[in-house]
Amino acid sequence: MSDEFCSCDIVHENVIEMVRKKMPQEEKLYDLAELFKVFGDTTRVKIISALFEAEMCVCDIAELLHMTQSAISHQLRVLRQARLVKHRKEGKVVFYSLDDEHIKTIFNQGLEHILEPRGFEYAIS
Amino acid sequence: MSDEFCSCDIVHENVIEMVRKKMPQEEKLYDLAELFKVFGDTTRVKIISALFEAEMCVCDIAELLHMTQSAISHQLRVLRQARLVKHRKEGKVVFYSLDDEHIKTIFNQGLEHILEPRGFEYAIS
DNA sequence: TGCTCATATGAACAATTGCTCATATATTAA
DNA sequence: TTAATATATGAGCAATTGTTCATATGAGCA
Repeated sequence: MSDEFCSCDIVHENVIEMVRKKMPQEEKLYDLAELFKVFGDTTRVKIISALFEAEMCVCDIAELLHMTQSAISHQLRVLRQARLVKHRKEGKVVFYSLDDEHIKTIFNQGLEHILEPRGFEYAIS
Repeated sequence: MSDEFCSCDIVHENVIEMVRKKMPQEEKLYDLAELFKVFGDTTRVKIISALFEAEMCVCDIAELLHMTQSAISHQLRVLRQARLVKHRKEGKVVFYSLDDEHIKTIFNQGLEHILEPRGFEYAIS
């Protein structure tokens, strides 16, 4: 109980210790959150969703999403840094495509969660 | 080409149209981003990761993560609203546990992406 | 009833983020 | 080289977000 992070008395020490031992390293969980943060933006989700269908150049994506070339370019940078997309240069044009097999699974599972029938018990009892 | 969202001339109309037809509805992509936004925070990732191992009360989670009861409670609310955790009341104590089969798959795929060997081509060409 | 404990929640503040605007870089063509 | 085009990028700003602090709710107990 040592340090006081909680005003409560009922701390199940055994559970806490067991969980602490089994949990992944802090660094990995941080990286995982960073990855999901990349997926957590509508524009980036749309870009990824588009690249599932075809390789596209920056200009095409901008036109498709009715957004600025600059805005798209900035977001593509984020996706590149997360190693989620790769690029191919052809003259002045840069074509982007997906660079990871896991994205599809993650997206599909996410969509399945969304499509699940909603219960009626939202609030806490 | 109609509206100008991009200063470029080289727009591959056929690709854009094909992709536009195949992409999921805008609303679903929005919801998907909202879901990933929930995963995109270290504290919430840690909470979920802990709940993979055992059902826990608010106080235990706070102690485990060395964080305030208030901070944990706020984040649990976000997880509840996303229908990712469920709760069970036992007297004054509220126990939380995971409420979705897809989370595990999403997490595992995310971890696999992170563990992939990194290439050395970060910057653009 | 009144007290205590476990949890929930509202307000406020600092930090982060996505877009815009202006500009830089790189490639092709004249 | 100069001009034009496709993309990248830095600064700045508005909007969002996670935490803290104070307080509310609600259940068990004296």
